Amino acid sequence: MDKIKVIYMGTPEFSVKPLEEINKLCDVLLVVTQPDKLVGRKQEIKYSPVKEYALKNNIEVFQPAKIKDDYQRIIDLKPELIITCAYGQIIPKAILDLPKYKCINIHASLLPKYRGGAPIHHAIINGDKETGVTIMYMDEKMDSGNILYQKNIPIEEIDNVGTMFEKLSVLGSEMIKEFLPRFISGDFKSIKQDESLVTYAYNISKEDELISFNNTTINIFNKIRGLNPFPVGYTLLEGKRVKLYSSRIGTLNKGYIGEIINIYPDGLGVKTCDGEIIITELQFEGKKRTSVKDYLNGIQNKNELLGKKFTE
RNA sequence: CGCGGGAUGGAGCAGUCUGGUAGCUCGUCGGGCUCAUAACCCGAAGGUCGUAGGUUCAAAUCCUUCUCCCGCAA
Repeated sequence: MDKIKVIYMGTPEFSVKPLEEINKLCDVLLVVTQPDKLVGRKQEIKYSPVKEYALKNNIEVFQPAKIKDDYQRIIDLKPELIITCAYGQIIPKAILDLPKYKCINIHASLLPKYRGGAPIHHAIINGDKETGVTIMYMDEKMDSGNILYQKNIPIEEIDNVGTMFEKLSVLGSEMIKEFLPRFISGDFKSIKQDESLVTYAYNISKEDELISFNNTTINIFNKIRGLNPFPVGYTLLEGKRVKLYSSRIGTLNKGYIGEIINIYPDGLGVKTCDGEIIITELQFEGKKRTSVKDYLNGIQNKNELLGKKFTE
């Protein structure tokens, strides 16, 4: 039996593993990904991870600035199925019904929860105990199509966005492997999403990255790991910007909110509105990311840190 | 030329302004103490001070070049 003709649309690292599986099972005619971006201080051209994979595997790449207006190439290739996964643009209605097997999407949440661009971040920031991957049909709206297949996975306390990205990416590729052959043979029924349970996970904004200590310890703990390793939350210590990478929950309860109330061998205890959060990994302006243990090694008089305050 | 910070033993830093035998905390290795230890005590190894050049009797330190790293902004 001939492999079916697929067009894959995706952009970040997360989308690469599912593409690997699809590339084994299907004939990938084309990979659609976001345009190359100039990145960093030197404004170097950076290819998306999906583009890197496509180039290595001799798959054609298409990078429309606005797929809304520029999709004739997709129509011309006559795909039998279009699969998207964190592509980053809304797919125009005109191609949704084009392929024989329609358009399906791989989304990193348990839909209808967390429709939108940052489902993994929001699941962790909200302190959820589990999340998952959903494969569903696409329709005109964002992540609102009927659900075909869904699997969940626990979020452990030690997890952050990085570890969950990895786990969910693996889960997504495993699901695709199981799903596609049966889907093509017509073995899957779709279920409508329950609109009353819909929540949204919008992309993280600059304001979201600011971590305030005027919050509960558990919320701060979840926010720090929910922004690590990207985009990383920050706060200010005496006017200097400090990125916070990881923390653990403390037990002290004294001092003013945002004040450094204790110094541990591996962390800085900071007063929150209901207790203490212990910062264990951070990064100052112009410095590299370091553990607080290393940071403290470079400080002659550690006690001078006590009483300093993190501000917003 | 978008703005700014930085490069010193394996890690994090001080020393640079006011040139003159390279230092601190930690780690590593060896020894000791201890029922025991991530704790404590003693000792050791480990650095062409990012690169290239200049000034000087003498440069981590002053001048110039280049490279790399990082924060912001895009």
